[in-house]
Amino acid sequence: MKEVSKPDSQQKSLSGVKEIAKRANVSIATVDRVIHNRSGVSEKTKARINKIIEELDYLPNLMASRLALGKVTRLAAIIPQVTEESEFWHAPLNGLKRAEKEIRQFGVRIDPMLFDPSSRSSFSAVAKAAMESDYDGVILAPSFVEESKHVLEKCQQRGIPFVFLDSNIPDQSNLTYIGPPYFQSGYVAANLISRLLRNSRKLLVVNIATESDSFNYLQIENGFRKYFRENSLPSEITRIDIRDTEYESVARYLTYVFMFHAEIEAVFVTNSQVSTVASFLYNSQRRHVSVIGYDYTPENIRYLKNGTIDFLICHQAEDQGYRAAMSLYQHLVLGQQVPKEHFMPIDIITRENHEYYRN
Amino acid sequence: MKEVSKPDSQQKSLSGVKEIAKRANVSIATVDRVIHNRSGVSEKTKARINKIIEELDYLPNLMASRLALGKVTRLAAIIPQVTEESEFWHAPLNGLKRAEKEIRQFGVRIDPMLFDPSSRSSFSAVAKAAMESDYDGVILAPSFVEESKHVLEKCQQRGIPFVFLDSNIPDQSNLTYIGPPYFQSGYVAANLISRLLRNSRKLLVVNIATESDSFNYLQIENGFRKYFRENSLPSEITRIDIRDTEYESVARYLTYVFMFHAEIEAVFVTNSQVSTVASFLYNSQRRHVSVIGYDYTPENIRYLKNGTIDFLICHQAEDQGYRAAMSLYQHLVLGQQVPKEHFMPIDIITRENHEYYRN
DNA sequence: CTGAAAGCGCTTACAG
DNA sequence: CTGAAAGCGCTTACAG
Repeated sequence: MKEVSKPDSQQKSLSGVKEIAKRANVSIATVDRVIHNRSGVSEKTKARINKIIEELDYLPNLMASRLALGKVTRLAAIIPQVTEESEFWHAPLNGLKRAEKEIRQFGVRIDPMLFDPSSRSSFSAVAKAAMESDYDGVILAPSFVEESKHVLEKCQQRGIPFVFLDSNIPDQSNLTYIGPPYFQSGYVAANLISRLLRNSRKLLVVNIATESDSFNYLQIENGFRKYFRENSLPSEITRIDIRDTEYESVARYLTYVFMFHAEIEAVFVTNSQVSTVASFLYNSQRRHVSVIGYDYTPENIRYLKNGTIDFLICHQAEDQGYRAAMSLYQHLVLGQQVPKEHFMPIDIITRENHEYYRN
Repeated sequence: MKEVSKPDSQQKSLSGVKEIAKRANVSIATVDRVIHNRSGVSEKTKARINKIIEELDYLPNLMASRLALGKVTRLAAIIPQVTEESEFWHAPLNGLKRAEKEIRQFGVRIDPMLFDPSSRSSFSAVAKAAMESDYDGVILAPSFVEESKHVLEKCQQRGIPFVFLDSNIPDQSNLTYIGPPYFQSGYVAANLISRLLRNSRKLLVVNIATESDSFNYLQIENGFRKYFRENSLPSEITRIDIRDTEYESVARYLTYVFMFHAEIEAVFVTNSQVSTVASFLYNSQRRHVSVIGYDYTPENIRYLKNGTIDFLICHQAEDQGYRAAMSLYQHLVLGQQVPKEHFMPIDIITRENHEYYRN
């Protein structure tokens, strides 16, 4: 297998393409063609070159490649804007920015395109704008399912890869899903809440959301119920839906519920709106009621710190944004394989450990 | 402020150094000298160039720079080898490998240099070897304090930056510390265990370790005790030290302890040896005793799954290795500022959420 | 104190 | 189907 090296003026092993070119007795242009599977190379030389690439275990120098290409890869991130009720999205946006900082040296740019999460039409408008601007990759929080499918069809047609962030639409040809394992997350919530039940074993599940379609909370609730079923825990679960995030509305609903179910010991809020519920309980002197909810938002942390909220479950929101961007980078720039789903861990945050949590 | 652009043949804005050179009426070599603060430039032109750099908000192209330099940056990672009793180190090693994969395209290489964590002399030998090989940066798990100080003195003399991994030595001129906030971690452990106490409120703290100096467990215990003090919880804390990690020895000790303290309700093991204790409790049919300990090792997960261990506290061991390497990369290659300490989050792992944990 | 020129490894018109 | 040459932005001897 050892080859006899021709007496060369320079013993120094040439680098990548040059070395390959020399060994194959072709020019580096031809080598380049083979490496990138471009047409215009005879099968014979192609095979020869590929064999040498194998032998040399050649990996192209990414820096040199990007430098020569001088190409800019543009990613659109279609996610909710940060408002009082969507504080959650602060973190993924930061993650996207962190990713951009890291990969902009490779010519990757990320444009956040923010929509109003309580408005279907706003989503459509933003998505349309994104499609018109011809991005190389798309990151999408598919809050509105039908509207999302529209966008994604276009992406598919044009061969633009897209990734789902924080919420999934099954059976789409997305590059990957970056987000929580919602079902199991609800299961964890149930386990935590069951640790807090004492006497009546009555608990309340609250879903607070406006317009979005996102069925995350359904999965959460399924996981939640599964836990109680599996462990055959004698508990009474009341469940309410509130289609309004305003404090006044929520308080009205809850007052009503507690009127009829005064013995409720614990409340599970299926999303980041938990601070509104905590606020109600705090204001109405119901300090004995345990509370579990989602996400590391300033308001939630406030009520975690003052003891109203017992546990927050978090899914590393910042990292979700970061990884969504990095997945596209891996795919588009590095040409690497990306796993079809990347589930975030289910983190349990308490008053004691929240200080060191990196959301 | 607007400058009148001279009528140029090419309107195209030149890139980085060239553009600066043109504006300053010097060659790019001079610009390069200024950028890197190398000597041999008159104060006058230096000032002129610096001003232009400011104006242009110039950031050097890292890819081009590394490509031209062709330099390899070598990092030594002096950490414990992975044995049955130091399974923990599997994860940081993986993190180091992940980091290398990411930054080897910038010419960074990482050599793991593994020592036997139960042997002071092994540590010394490995550290010595590392010093002889003249690395550009050092990652160190300072299991043995005095011996570590030796190494670090040499690093300082030669201006080689070093970072502490998983355990800290205060007052050293380390670039950064990557590891858990041990004190607060003990505090969290106390909170968790207090949730598990029922009647006797007697609990046992066990430290199992062989030769290493690492005083992590002292901090952990301090945090642990602080919690009980602060919350004035009426509890009886027994504490034992076992200087041997073998199952037989541990079992002997524990048998003895439980003889005199049969009412112990919960055990807190201050490190990853918790599976040994869990094994003892499991084997001796003490399934009612709650157990808390550290780290996501296969053995620990086994006992978490079968319900013997109630909580594992983990500090993202894989990420610790990754971040240690990335800190040196940021410092040596990117010339960026690195925070003096990077504390890992205190993660609470249960039977319900362990499956999605990324250690 | 300063500059012209070659080179890092890859890519891309362009010419054949 | 193939190659020579220029260029990406930065660095580095070398010469002055």
